[in-house]
Amino acid sequence: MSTAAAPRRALLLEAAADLFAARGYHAVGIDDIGAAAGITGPGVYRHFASKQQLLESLCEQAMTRLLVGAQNSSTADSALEALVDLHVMFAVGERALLGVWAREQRALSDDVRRSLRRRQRAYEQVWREVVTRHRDDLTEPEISVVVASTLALLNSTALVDPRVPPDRLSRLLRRMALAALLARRTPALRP
Amino acid sequence: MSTAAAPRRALLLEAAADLFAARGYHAVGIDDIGAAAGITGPGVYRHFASKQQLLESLCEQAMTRLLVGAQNSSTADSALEALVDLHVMFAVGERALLGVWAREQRALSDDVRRSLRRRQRAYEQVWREVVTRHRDDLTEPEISVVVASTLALLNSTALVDPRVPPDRLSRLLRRMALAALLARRTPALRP
DNA sequence: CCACAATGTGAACGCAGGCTAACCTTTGAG
DNA sequence: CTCAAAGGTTAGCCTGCGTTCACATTGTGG
Repeated sequence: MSTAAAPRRALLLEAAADLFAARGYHAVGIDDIGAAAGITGPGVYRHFASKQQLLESLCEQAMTRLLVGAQNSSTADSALEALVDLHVMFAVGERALLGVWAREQRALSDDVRRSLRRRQRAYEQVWREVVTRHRDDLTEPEISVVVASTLALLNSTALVDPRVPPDRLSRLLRRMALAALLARRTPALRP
Repeated sequence: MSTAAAPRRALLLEAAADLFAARGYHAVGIDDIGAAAGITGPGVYRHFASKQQLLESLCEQAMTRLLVGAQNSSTADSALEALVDLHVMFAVGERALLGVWAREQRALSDDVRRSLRRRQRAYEQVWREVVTRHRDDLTEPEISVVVASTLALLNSTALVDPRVPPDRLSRLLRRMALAALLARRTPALRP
């Protein structure tokens, strides 16, 4: 994997991401995180001030990478495909991290969560603007629903059978996301 | 709302569903649940043996209603639309309950969770069989991914702006889900 | 060789929170 | 009228777990 001679701090972040994604923040103990990184529980406090801060670091990291990527993509020629590809790459390449970002924000303290939510709104705002270019048939709140639901579709990878090869998975998700984003009419059934 | 002179047990289930959906199982205290239903914390134990059992009841209830509905729909003429409509109705009409079912199963004890997962697989199996009729271009594991991702799309309602009117929301979700399920080719962009 | 910073350990502290105990009222059947 | 069952309340027990503390160990610059 990605371990080898990694510095302890990185090991801890990776371990925490996996555990939080699998069991949820509250169900994971400090001892579990330490053990997964090769040390005892209290040793974690040599690298992070608290369990909360570990979650913070993960969420901030995910959010920053998504936001920066989106701002670079949004000016591209086919911005919609670029946004989808960015999020798909993240969903397939960093399942645990994206899963934590999507599902464990609730466990953060109020002020950190607020700050993160603000940046998440900025991220979704980029999506909304790009989607709006393709969907003059929708009102503003409807655009919001379409974006949120599509992101939920993509974020679901953390829950999916990990045996499906990454490139197949990416293509599938990409196609489904674009179809959901651009569905102006209910598609016809042809059984 | 739906309160009035409801029996306490039902009030408790409703309160627990709302709280679990909003904050997550572990972040909700027994006192919170009791208070939301008009009694003190320990009073809850007159109606449920434990906090766990409250979560169990909610998940079982959701699972049963989905599974029964799906088995009735699967023989219908246009079974795919029936399945989508069933899940959409649930997602829009019972946001909290579906949210708990989708996101809080992890907090259950091992054996209850196993039993629930078995029934969830049965539910998804109905979906897979119906989807397979429309998608001869996909392998079996790919069908699984398509089904799981589409369900995640529909389950996302719990996170969506509740001010969007239910019928608009339903139509949007229905269209997106069908588009995602039936997307054989990447749709063309027309900006 | 000596400080001392960095990193880890086992033991213990404190507290939140699930649950139990003891007790009180209301209600309805006999 | 009685008395048991149902359903609430307050006070308190007790376990788990995040965190802190005091103490090794190790490597490094002076």
